[in-house]
Amino acid sequence: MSNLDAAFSALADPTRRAILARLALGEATVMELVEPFEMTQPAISRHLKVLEGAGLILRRVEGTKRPCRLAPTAVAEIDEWLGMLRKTLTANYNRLDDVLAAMKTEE
Amino acid sequence: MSNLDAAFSALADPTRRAILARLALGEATVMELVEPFEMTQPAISRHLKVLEGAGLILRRVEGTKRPCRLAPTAVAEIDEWLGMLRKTLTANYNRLDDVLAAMKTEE
DNA sequence: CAGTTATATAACTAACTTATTATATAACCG
DNA sequence: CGGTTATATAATAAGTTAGTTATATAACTG
Repeated sequence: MSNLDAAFSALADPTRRAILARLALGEATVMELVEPFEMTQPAISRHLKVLEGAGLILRRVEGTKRPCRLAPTAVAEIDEWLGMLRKTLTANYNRLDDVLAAMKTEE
Repeated sequence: MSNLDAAFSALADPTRRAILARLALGEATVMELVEPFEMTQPAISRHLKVLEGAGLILRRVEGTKRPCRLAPTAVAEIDEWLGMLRKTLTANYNRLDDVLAAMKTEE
């Protein structure tokens, strides 16, 4: 599975996006991440594994705890790929602008 | 399923990303999209349905053909969500810069 | 109109995902 | 040391996905 596969597929799950949103506020342990969800600890542990595998989060070992935080390079690769689409879409918008401009001129 | 669920989950498949990349070059019919892949036409038709459902592509009817193109608003919503992470990650980078700066001062 | 082309849909299968419960491991606390 | 806390792993059930083949539909073409 490519990194992009893993990253996009990790982001496809709302629980995982919520975890990332929580981590955007700062580091959190597994139990801290379990708390806000109506879901068991093993389920969250698995989501964390998926996020880690996708390179979206990092974990430290701190005694019996495993605090998680966002991976600094997380968004870069995704952005790079989206940039390819963005470029075209912007071009399309511009073309649309041209059309609209032409219509205005014709008025 | 939220739009973001659908969008990210559509992007998680490499065939679908390849289709989007192809459409970034311009409109294409279903058979034109089938051609470069080692996959049957029904399989591609399904991928197109997923992409359409996620709001990533649009289709016209043109006689017996159904040309596809990128949806202009495709990337916007995704970007909006990623922006949330980007913000934090930038902040983290800045904090790292601070640390590095501090280390340098101590030398 | 008959045949062909473009596309969609259905039925099915294999593989993967997500959640659960039960259990293991390992560090911490008194 | 013994109990508790934090986390991971395994087994399993349910649901979803992605592909296949076979077939339907509908528009073009001679």
